[in-house]
Amino acid sequence: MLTRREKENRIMRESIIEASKVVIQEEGFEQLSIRKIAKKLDYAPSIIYHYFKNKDELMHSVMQSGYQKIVKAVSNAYHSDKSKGLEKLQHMTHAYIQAALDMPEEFLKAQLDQSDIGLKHTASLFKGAVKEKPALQILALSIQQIPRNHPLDEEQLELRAQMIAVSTLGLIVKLIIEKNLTKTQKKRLINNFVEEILVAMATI
Amino acid sequence: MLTRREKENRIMRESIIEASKVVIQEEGFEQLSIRKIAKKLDYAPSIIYHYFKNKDELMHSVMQSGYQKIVKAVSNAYHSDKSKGLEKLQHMTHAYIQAALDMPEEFLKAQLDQSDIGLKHTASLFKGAVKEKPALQILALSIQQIPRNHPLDEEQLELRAQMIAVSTLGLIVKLIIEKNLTKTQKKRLINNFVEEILVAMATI
Amino acid sequence: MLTRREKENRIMRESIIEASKVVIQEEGFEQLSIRKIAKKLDYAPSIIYHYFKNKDELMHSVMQSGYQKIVKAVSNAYHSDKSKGLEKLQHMTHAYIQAALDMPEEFLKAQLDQSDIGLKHTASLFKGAVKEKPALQILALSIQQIPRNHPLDEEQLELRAQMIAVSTLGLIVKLIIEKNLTKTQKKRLINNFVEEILVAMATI
Amino acid sequence: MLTRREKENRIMRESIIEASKVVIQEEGFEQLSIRKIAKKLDYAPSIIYHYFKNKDELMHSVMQSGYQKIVKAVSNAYHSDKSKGLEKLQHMTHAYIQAALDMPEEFLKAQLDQSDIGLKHTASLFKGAVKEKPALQILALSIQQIPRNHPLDEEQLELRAQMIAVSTLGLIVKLIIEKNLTKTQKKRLINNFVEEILVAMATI
DNA sequence: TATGAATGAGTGTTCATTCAT
DNA sequence: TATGAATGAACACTCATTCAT
Repeated sequence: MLTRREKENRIMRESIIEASKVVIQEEGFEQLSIRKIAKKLDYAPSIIYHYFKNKDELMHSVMQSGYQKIVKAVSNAYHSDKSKGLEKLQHMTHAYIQAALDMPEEFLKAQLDQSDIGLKHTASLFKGAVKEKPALQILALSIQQIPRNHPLDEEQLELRAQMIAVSTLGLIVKLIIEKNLTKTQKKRLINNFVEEILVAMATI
Repeated sequence: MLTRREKENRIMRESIIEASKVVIQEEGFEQLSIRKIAKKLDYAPSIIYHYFKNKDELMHSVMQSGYQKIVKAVSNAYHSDKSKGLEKLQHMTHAYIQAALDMPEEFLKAQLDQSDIGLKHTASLFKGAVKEKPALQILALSIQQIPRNHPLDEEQLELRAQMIAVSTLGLIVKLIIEKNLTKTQKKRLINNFVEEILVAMATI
Repeated sequence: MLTRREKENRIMRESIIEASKVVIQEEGFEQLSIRKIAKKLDYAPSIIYHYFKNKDELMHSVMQSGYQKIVKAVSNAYHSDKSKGLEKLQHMTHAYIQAALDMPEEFLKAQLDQSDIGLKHTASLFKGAVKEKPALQILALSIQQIPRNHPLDEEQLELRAQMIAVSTLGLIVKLIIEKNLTKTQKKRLINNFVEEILVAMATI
Repeated sequence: MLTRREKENRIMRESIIEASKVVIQEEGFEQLSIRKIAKKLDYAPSIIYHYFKNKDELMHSVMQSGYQKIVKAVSNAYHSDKSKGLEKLQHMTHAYIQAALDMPEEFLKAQLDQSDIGLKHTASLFKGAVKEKPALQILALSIQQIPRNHPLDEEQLELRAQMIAVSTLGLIVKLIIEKNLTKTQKKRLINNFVEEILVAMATI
């Protein structure tokens, strides 16, 4: 049970996080400043220190909030999509890329954060990651469901899932960073990835 | 022929660039400042403007210096390696990954920098990039030399090179970020990428 | 109605402006800097940005504050003085010269400032200036009220007002610059200007 | 007799002064810097300190050099012009205004300089100035030569010369400061001054 | 005579943070 | 709960000047 105080407190925290995201989308992560967040909210900068110890804590909260959105998007795609096998994997990958591109700066910072706390969420290359990381597990499951001449053993399956994950991440990261690409070119790249590369990686 | 003066000038420029790299490794690209570089060198900040017009020019030089290391590594691999076709591509990719992992922070910051000046060096997904970017060109050449049932047209070739580039980048980025991975696991991942994924992407 | 906050804010703004004027008197307009103002007030430089958006806005305010003193003096003379025609113009000119000599350095710097921001206040020679510049308008009005054989058309009137303005300015400037003149000599010069030269310019 | 050394020294001094004037005309007096002068001459900044003790001495020399040009121009006009009386005064005034506008920034600084050394050249309002100041003397002479109903006594003559001098200075100063005036408007103002105002002042 | 290296003080400005109210 | 005043450190950059060579 939350007291009214605690509820209001939570609401305020969320609105600060939301304002931060707006600033990040508008000006990029490096340009984020307490002043700008406060201005966006029409508050004085100092009030933010009531809800967050300092800038670091605020930024950490912003990142967590972003990470959860992505996980939700992929998970949704997996459970709602009715296609099967390779096609399903393609749909999921599309959904993942799209979700990431919808919150580019946030995604980037979350995925590239090197702090221990950040890595707790994003680490996925260690041995046994498939069992610990829901997102990777879903990916492995999808790969497994694709018919294949020589089926993959457990270790090969994990490696394959990890490879697909890093490749997809590489594409997304570059799509975000190279912000001057035309929409057409972006689509061409994504399509080529999903239709050619992903297929090659998943079926070989 | 260089006069003594010119030599000293060059040496000073290099030492400024080196100091910049140290700051970058220690604090990240965004935290790089003229003051910090000067402090590192035990010089007054203003002297840096003797050797570089402004911060932009300095940063440009820092990046080029880092970028060239990578290019050189890949280029060396391309020209010295006596294998052919797929095997050659695999050797090159190994060399690239190795070179990147030898200067992890610098590589990361350079590749993920979103400034215009940074993008000048790293942008590679735009249409026609193969013709402008030497590294991508070498990659495309290598792909082209691999025997294939249905040869790739120019556009497909560029896309393929770009896909391999982003995938490899994705792997490297994650290998750097997830700094707690064991050496064995790193090797396993790299080998899997080069022997399975790269092969799949290059031959399909 | 002003809240206490607003009042204090205003007071601070004014004290910053006053400090600016002191710096200007001591070191000249070009030497005015945010830091010097802050030092004079025993504040940190950054606080000034609480009260003025930037240096330009501050300088604008400083100038307006000085300029208004002059305008007020002349305007007062115009409205309170009960004499008419030429005599009234003479009284006004006297008031103007006096007001200027009461704040010599400030007047000089303001009138001789070549920055765009300075010119916004002092420019008076462009065509149509009479309509835009209150002080010049009052001057033109006064001239117009002097009986004359051949009345001046609009263009001639403006030119006449401008000529009287520049001549008066020339006198004031020299009176300020030649700071070793005796009081007697100053008076003699001013009287001669107002009684002979001004009359000649206004009546011909 | 000058040694070769002294001659070369003089030449270098002059070329530094000339370069300074170019910078002043291009960017204004406040923007004058040792660096910029050196760049203009393709020399290193430090060499300037061989020929001038410091920036102040250099600036002083620049001003003096400018002042002399003006005196020469007016003096030339007086001695070469063959018209008489009012007309001659008008020609001289035109020549003076023109000479000043040909070196605007320099003129301004020289005429408005408040240093004792500057005032030695430009002071002209003290009692008896006509006898000490060649330029003022020429002016007084010209005024005297204009036919007049009630001739001016000595004191009145000096005052009249001084009044004309300050008025003309006022016009010139404003013409220089208001740098956005059109050529047409400038001409209109100058003509009005010479043809109406000057006449009024000189003949009344 | 002339250079380039170097300094230290200065510029306007932005920022995270603290604190009394 | 929320404010605005205030600070001190940092930023990139420019300048006059000195000095060893």
